Amino acid sequence: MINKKKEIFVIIDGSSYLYRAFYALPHLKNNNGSHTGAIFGVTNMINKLLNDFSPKYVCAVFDARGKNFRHRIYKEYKSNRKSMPTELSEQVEPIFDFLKYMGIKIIQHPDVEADDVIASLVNKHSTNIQTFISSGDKDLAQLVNKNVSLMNSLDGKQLDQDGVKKKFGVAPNQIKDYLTLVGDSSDNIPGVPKIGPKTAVNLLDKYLDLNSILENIDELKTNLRENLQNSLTTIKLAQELISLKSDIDLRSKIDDYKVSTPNEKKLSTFINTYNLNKLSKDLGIKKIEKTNTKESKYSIVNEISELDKLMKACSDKKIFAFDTETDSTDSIKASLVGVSICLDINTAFYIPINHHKTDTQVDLKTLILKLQNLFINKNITVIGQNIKYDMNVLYKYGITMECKIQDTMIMSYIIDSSGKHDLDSLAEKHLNIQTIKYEELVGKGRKQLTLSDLSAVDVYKYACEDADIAMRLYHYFNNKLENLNEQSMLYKKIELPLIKILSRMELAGVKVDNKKLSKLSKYFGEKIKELENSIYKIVGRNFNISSPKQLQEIFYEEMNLPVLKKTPKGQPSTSEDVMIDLAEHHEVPKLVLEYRNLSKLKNTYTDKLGETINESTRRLHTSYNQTVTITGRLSSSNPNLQNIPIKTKNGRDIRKTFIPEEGSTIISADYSQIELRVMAHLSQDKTLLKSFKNNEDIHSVTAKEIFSIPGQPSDQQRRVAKTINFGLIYGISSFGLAKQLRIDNSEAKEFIDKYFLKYSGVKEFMSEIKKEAKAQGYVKTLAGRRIFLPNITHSNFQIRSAAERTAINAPIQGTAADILKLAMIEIDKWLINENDNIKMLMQVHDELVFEVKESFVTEAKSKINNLMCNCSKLDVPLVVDIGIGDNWETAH
DNA sequence: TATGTCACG
DNA sequence: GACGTACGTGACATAG
Repeated sequence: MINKKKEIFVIIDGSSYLYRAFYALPHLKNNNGSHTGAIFGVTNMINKLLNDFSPKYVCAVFDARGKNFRHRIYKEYKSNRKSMPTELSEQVEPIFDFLKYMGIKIIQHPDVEADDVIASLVNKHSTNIQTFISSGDKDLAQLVNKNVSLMNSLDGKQLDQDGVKKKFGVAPNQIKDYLTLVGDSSDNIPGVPKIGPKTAVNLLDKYLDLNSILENIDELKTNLRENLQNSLTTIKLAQELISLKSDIDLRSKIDDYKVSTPNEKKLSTFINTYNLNKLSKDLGIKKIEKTNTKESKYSIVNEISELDKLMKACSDKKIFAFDTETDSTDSIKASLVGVSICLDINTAFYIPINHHKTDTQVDLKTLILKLQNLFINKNITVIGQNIKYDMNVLYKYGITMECKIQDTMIMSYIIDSSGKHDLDSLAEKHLNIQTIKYEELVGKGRKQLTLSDLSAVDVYKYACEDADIAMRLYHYFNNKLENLNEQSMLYKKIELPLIKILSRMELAGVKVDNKKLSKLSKYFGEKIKELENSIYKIVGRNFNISSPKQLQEIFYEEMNLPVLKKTPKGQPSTSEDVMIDLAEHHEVPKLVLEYRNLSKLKNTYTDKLGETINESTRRLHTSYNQTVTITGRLSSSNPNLQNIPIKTKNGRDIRKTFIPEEGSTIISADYSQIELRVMAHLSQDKTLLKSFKNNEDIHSVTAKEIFSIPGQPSDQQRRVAKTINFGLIYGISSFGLAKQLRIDNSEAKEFIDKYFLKYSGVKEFMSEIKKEAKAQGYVKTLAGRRIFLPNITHSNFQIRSAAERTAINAPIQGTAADILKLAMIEIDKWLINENDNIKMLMQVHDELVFEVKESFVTEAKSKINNLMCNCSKLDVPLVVDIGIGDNWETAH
């Protein structure tokens, strides 16, 4: 019974709680699809605990990440345990947050286990305080004494000294010896052979402790005696492992564990995020209102005097959030409809400029002059969500942002590159605010309006909210980044400077020869028609060759070709690699391949690129997305200029339509083998380092190594080596390599084994990086970019394996991306002063494309080469191939 | 809107 | 011993 007069100290065995809640409850999910079962369980268990005991002191103890001293003593320790399933590990952080919000202190101590910390806490604090250990782990029964009880975390049953004796047959202080004799299969600790619970209890009952048993070993029956005598080393080891370390210096006073006042606001957000209705009721905390418009002060600025006041406030304040409203998602085409500004959280202004239905709005020219004036000031900072978009829009009006910038979208990406980074998602995720959605205003589909069709009164809340949210997110992320030194540098030194560079590239655009594109379209069209006719003739009827479904019927039902591969949905596949094999059986697959090849080129490129040319600039403008890939690469869209064909003759003809302006030349500069060089640097493999330092042909060297030949490898051997080298970067498997090379699985395996034998540094690197990913939950690039891999401990083999391959690939691909970005920054610093002599137009992962005045080509070539080779220092040289030409194809 | 396919690094 | 199988993108056509 609880002695009400005494103060109560409750020690929560957090690690035990996690597992118990996780396995005891069904796999619940919240609205977003995150797992919440353990969160639900643990939060309710803790809440019940607090209600039942009203303890003055509480703390929650968790195992620290990584190995502890027991693993050093015995490397098999807990080796039978699987690592924590992802479905659970993703719930750990939220549970920590909950404890913090409840005012409960969390203890994690490196190199020891939670049990040791609990033993030390009991040892230090329980002499005068009634203490309860809440856990599901029976081992902790050894800590029970007159002041300390063990409590089952699920049913609340308590074990005092008598209870322990009743349950285990031995007293608390005998538990240690009991476990030593019996062993502990769950921790993979061996016991003495033939001694089970019964024998152990009998022995301890008679001799009280293990030492006395051993001292009187001669009194025992022969079998028992021999077993004990043969197990002396095991016993010693088990004793060491089972004993709890109770003298850890926790540097704390009991007052440190005093429960502090719960943070109701945070709890409310927490309850909302994880749909914890029961907890909400139990704690008496209401779910918070989703919109914040009640307290916010949003207003329209439509008079010059007010605008002047606002502009003055902006330059006085020196930092504010800014957002443009326009009539198009294409920043190059877009016209301004209005702008919004937020100076302080909750206070924002909307300046309408082009609402057809609004009669009072300030004059466009006036606003532009004032904005020009504001943004030219290098002392102010403008915060935006995807500010590159606003930059591009304003450029058309002659406004350039000379000021400092901040971008919340990119901050979010730097902190965690996976997931969404749009304003609405960020507001919901981090601020728990449901924003007004764009589609709620303008509708969707065919009848969608543009913002200029609406009145300023209809738009201002939405617009002001965008700026307000950007401001809030900025503070939120800024706070987070303060604790992330490397990531802050990455943001400040790489991603932020890159914004303006990408903006300039997008605005510059690239010239394409539209006439030539049309000619190609026509030519491809004729070829396609011919192929169609041939196919119809052989098959005997007309059908849609572009339909995989109809093609399946023809191939596998009518022609009875063998099914070599299935799609993820279980349909027989008609993909390229399958059809290459099928082409041996029949001529139709070959024709279909040609048909597909040409349709792809026509539909995606020759027909489409011409339509995308901007009417006023007569050039093609892509958008570079800085927050899409998980590895740190850029991506390009509308149109995608990073996948312009190059591999086939027809494809190269398309590339030839990318041309320079009259009097200029295209320069293309691409890094040679950048990913393999990065792998050499990261792995420090001696052979790889040497090859690159001596500027050898890397694939030939690999061929020589794996085929053990002294001289030049054959083309075939070099091809195999090249495929292996690429495979390595992707986290090679023998199956994948076999498929790629069209060879036997066993043969592929031999190649890989041979490779790792010769390149042991690479092998080492791969296992180390996987280990690192498991230990930390993320991997890192050279510039400190983090790539989180939540699935690295997933219980499903397939999912886990995929994460392991990403763990290998991401640092390589990501580091290469870092290097490209650095090169762009260095090059931009130089070319910004060269006016119209040179423009950077495109980035294609390992290649930069420039448009250069003919008179400037020689100088530009050497400067570009220089800057790209020296922008980043690896332990191998960076090599750049530079070409010039009157189109992109010849320059490459 | 999901699926299959294919263009690039 | 068996899981199924190379990493990262964007855009198109089809089909429900």
